[in-house]
Amino acid sequence: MLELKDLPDAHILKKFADRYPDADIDRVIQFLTFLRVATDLSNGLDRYLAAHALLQGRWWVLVLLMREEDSCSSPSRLAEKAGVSRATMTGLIDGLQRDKLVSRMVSFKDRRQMLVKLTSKGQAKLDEVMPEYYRRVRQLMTALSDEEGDMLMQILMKLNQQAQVFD
Amino acid sequence: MLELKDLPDAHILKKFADRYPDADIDRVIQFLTFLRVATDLSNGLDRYLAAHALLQGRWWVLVLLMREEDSCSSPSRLAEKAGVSRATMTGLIDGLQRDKLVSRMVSFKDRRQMLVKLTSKGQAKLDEVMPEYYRRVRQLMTALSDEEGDMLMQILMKLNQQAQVFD
DNA sequence: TGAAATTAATTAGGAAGCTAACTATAATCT
DNA sequence: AGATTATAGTTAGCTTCCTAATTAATTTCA
Repeated sequence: MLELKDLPDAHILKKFADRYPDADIDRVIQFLTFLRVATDLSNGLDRYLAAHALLQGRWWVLVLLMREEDSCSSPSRLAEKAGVSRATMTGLIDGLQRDKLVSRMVSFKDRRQMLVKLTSKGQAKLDEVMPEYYRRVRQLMTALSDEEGDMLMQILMKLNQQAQVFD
Repeated sequence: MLELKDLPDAHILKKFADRYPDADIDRVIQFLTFLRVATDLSNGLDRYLAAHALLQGRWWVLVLLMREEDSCSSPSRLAEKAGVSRATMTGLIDGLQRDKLVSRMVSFKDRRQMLVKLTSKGQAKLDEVMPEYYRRVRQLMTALSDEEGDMLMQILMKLNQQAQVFD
C-alpha cells in the first residue's frame, strides 16, 4: 500500500505518534517498506508472466505439477502446496484447462478425487517462461552480496516465526 | 505461492536445474521465500483488519485521509499514494462510503474532481484499529535486532532499485 | 472563440483470492 | 449393515485488484 516515495513527513508522524503512543515509527516503516517492496516485486513478476498469458497463481500450479514424478496431482494437494483455498484452486485449474495447459481426470482409486496433469502444451509453456524468469531472478538477487543474501534469509526466518502476531 | 514447509527437495531441484541451466537455486529460494513471508504477513494483517470490517486497501485509504490537514483528498491523489489504479480507488471509496467511514463531495474549484473526507465514524474506526495494529507491528519487528532492522532496510532499498527487472 | 487535447472519475468486464454452503463419495463406528 | 462423520471438489457470492472504454469538465492553442 505504502508508496516508498511518500513516507510521511515529521509533522504527520508527530500527529500519529501523539494520538497513538504505541506506534514505534522506525519499526512501522520497516514493516510497511517490507510489504511495499514485496508487492512491487510481486506485481513485476505478474507483469512478466502476463506477457505469456499467465499470472502467479496459474504459473505456480504448472510449476508444482512439473515437480511431480508423473506431472500429476490433485486439486487439494495443489491448493495446500500453493497456499490457496481449494475453491481458488478450482478456479485456477478451470482457467488452465480452458487454455489446455492441464487436463482433468477422475481418479479411479477414489471417485471423489480428480487428477490434474500437466499437458505437453503446459510443459511447453513452462519451457517458454522459466529460463527468462530464472535470469531475471538472478539479476534481481545479485543486487545483494552473499552476506546480504544470508542475512536476508535469517531475517525472513525470524519474521516467519512471528507470522501469527496478527491472529 | 511457495509454502515454506515444502521447499523442493534435491531430486526436484536437479530436474529443474538440468532443464533450466540459468536457475540459481539459492537466489531463487531467497526470492520465493521473500515473497512468501511477505504474503503471509500481508494475509495476517488482513485477518486482523477483517475483524474490524476492513481490509488493507480500505484501511489504507483511511490512514491516508487522516494524514491530511483537513482529512480530505481526491480519488486520484489517494490512488497515487496508495499505489492502486483509479478504478480500484473508486471501488474502495464506494465501500467506505457505504459504511459511512468517508463522505464524497464535488469540488467547487474543479467540478470534475471529488473530495473524499474522513467522517467522524471513520476516525473512530481508526482509533479502534490503530493502537492494536501498532502493538502487533512492534511485537513482530522486535523479533529483529536493531542491526538486523538496519540491514533489512538496506536490503529492501537495494531490491527496490531493481524493481524494474521484470519489465 | 471554438476545436482539440488533457484530466478526473466512473463503468464494464475479468482474474484471483476468500468463506460458507452444497454434492458426492468414502470411511468409521456402533 | 446402516447411520454418522469426514473428505474432495465445486458453486455462489463477495472483495480487491487490473485494463480499456466512457463521460464530463477543463485547458490549450490556432
